[in-house]
Amino acid sequence: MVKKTLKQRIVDASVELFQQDGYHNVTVDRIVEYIGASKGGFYHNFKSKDELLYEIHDVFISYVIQQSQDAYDKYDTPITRLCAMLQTLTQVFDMYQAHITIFYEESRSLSDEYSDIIHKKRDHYRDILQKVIAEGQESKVFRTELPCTIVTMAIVGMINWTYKWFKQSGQLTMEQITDVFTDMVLRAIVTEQAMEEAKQFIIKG
Amino acid sequence: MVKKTLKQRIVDASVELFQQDGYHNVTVDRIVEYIGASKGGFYHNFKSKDELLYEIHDVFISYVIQQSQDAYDKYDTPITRLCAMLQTLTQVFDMYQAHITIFYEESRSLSDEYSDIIHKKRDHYRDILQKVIAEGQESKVFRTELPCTIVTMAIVGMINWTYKWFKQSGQLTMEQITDVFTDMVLRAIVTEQAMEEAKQFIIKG
DNA sequence: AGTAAAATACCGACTAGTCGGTTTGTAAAA
DNA sequence: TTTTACAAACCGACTAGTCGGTATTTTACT
Repeated sequence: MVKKTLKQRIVDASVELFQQDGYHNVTVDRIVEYIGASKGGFYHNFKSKDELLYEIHDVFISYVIQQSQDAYDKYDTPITRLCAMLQTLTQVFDMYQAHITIFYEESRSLSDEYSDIIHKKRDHYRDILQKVIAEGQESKVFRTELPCTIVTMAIVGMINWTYKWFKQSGQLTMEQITDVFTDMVLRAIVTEQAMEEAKQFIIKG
Repeated sequence: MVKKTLKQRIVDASVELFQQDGYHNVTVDRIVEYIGASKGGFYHNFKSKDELLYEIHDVFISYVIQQSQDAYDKYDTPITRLCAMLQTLTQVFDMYQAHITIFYEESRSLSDEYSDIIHKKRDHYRDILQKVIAEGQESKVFRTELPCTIVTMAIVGMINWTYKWFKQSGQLTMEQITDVFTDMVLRAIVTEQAMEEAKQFIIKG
C-alpha cells in the first residue's frame, strides 16, 4: 500500500481543494498541478470533472448508509439504535468533514445522471433514521405528539450542521459533542415512562 | 412603488436564479436576459457580479441580526427570549429561503473584501443566540452541564437546516415546525425547576 | 415657465482570458 | 506487438467585464 494510484491521488487532492475553494473555483489544471500530474492522466482516469465529483459524493454517502444500517442492525431497541446512529454519524462526519462539505454544497453541480443516484441515496440515509424514530413512537418510547418527519430533520440538521463549524483542533472532541447531542435529543423526544432506559445516555447535572 | 428600479429587479432575479442553479451556473448574460435588460445596465448598477452576490448576502444577514436583536430586547427572561428568537428565525427562514440558500452555499465565492464583513455578521448573529443560552445558564434556567457553545450550534443547525428541506407547499407550515423545534429545545435544555415556565411552550402529549 | 447643460441610466457589440476536454506522443508492462 | 498509463501541447466554447454610444432625468440659469 506504499504506492497510491494516480486516481486515488486525484480524488484525495480534489476533496481537499473542493472543500477549501468549492468545485467551480478549482480547475482541473490546478488539481493535476497540485499532485504533479497531467491532464492526460486525469482524463485517463475520469470521463469528466463531473464524474470525479460524483465519485466523491458516492464514496461518502455509501459509507454513511452502510454505517447507519450497521448501527440499526447491531441493536434492537429504538433508544439504543438512535444512540448508536448518532454516535456513528458524528464519527463519520469527523472523518469525512471535507466530503460532507462537498456533498452538501456541490450537489447542484452534479449532472442529471449522477444527481438522481445521489439524491436517492441521500433520501435512503434519512429514511433509516426516520424509521428508528417512527418505530420508537409506535412502541411509545418516543413522544408521539411530535411529527416524526420533523424530529428526523431536526436531528439531521443538528448533526449535519457540524460540518460548518466543527474544528478538529477545537476545544471539544467530536465524542464530547456527540454526548451533548445525544443528551439533547433523548430529553427532547423520549417519553416520561421510557426515560429510565435513556438515563444512561443523559449527562448528569 | 409601481416602478421597480433595475437594480432591484436584478437582485430579485439573481436570488431566484442563484438559488435554483448556483452562483457559478448563472451567467450575467442570463440574469439580464431573464429580466429583459442589458449587460450595460447590470454593470452600471454593480461593480462586478461579485458585488451583487455580496448585496444579497448582506440584505439577508443584516435582517436576521436586526430581528434577533429585536426579539432579545422585547423580552426579559431566557425562556421567552429563546422562544421569541426561534419564532423569529424560522419566520425569516420561511420568507428568505432563497437568500439563505445562497448565503450558506455561495459565501465561498465572495472575494476577500466582502467575505470578512459577512463572516463578522454571521458570527454576530450566532453570538446573540449564544448570549441567551449563556444567560439562561447563569440564572440556572438552562442546564449548566451542557456546554453553551454546543447547545447554540445544535439549535442553529436545527433551524438553518430547514432551508434544505422545508417546502412552503409541504404538509406542515413553518409555524407548526417552529412549535416542534421550540418544544424539543426547551425539553432538552431547561432545568427541572424551571420547567414550569417552559410548560406553555411544550406540546401536550 | 422654458431651455440648455450636465449628470444619470441604460444599451449591446466586442474582447481578453479561462477552462473543460481532446489529440497526439511515448515509455513501460503484459 | 498490443495495451495500459500517463505526459504535454492544443482547441474551442464560454463568460466576466469593457467601452463607445444613446436615451432619459435632473439641475441651473434666464
